[in-house]
Amino acid sequence: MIRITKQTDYGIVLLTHLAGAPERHVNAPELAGETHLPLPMVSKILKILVREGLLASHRGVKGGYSLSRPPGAISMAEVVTALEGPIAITECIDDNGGCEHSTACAVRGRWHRINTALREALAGISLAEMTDAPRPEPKLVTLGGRPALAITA
Amino acid sequence: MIRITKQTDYGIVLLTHLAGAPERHVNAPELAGETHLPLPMVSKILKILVREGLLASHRGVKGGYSLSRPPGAISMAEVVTALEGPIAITECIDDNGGCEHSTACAVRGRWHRINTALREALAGISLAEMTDAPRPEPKLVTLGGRPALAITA
DNA sequence: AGTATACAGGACTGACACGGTCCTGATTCC
DNA sequence: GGAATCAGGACCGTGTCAGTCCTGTATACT
Ligand code: FES
Ligand code: FES
Repeated sequence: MIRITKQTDYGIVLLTHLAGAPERHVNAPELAGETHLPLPMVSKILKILVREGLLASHRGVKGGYSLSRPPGAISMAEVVTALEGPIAITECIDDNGGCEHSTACAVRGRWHRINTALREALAGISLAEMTDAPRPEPKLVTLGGRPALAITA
Repeated sequence: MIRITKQTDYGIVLLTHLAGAPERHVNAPELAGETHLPLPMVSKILKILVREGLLASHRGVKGGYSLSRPPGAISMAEVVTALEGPIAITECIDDNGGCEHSTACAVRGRWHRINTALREALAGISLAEMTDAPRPEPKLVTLGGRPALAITA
């Protein structure tokens, strides 16, 4: 199914929620309550996001978390990378020789086209864009038509 | 890591291999040998691809598999869909109400932007493009630059 | 100073999907 | 008729993921 993990899913929900009211310190239980996500999971994810530099934390009483940067300056690619590691749909990251089949593989090196396509897709969406909900969903289902994507390489 | 399953990985290798010499009937053991993949897995995957209409099979002695269409007319999106089901990076396919958190979820409906971006990326690459290796890899690593992807909706 | 609050960083566990194997039919060519 | 080959399952071990919990450390308030 090419799924992201629930960690990442939750992480994005949390970040999106925080993006709605930046400059506000929120603690873990509060955040869990507002997003209806299990507290331990929320806590775990927040710690990761702090370590990866996407969130700033403040300890002690009245402590909490807040975005380390404005929502517009955080891309989905960063978020996913922080929570899942390098963005690559296949085993063979890049065109290095880390793959066991490398010598005999027909698609060797071809894959990163798809990988970069995905990377760029994620890099093109900022956290802010996940929050603002002005447009009323202009019927965007267009699968099957000519792809609007120009893969440079 | 946002990985595709090995099934799909193998499947693409197999299809790519077949695309190299279309109009040729190849049987499973032969194909497994040429791609250096485990035979039972190859067999399993080939069956799926036949059922999904991407391959044509021919039984009996001198039987085998061949592409059902020219390589240029098969997109990666089809292949992945055949082997993994609907292409969606998240649980909540489309904007239906199939999600448990739907009512309280901040990113509700936002996700399919990313989903469609991925879909279009995969739809834009044909099987033929995975095979022909004329260009010598024009240094395509450009992550970090302005995304070249225009998400229409 | 002392205490309550909240983050930091792990270790730990059950459930489940995935990778891989194998067996029993159906179909075609020689 | 017999051999080769595909068709369609059932089956199982393993690894990863979702989720929990425990111990330590830093901060604010009294
Ligand atoms: S499977 Fe790794 S190089 Fe092809
Ligand atoms: S998690 Fe399903 S709608 Fe948001």
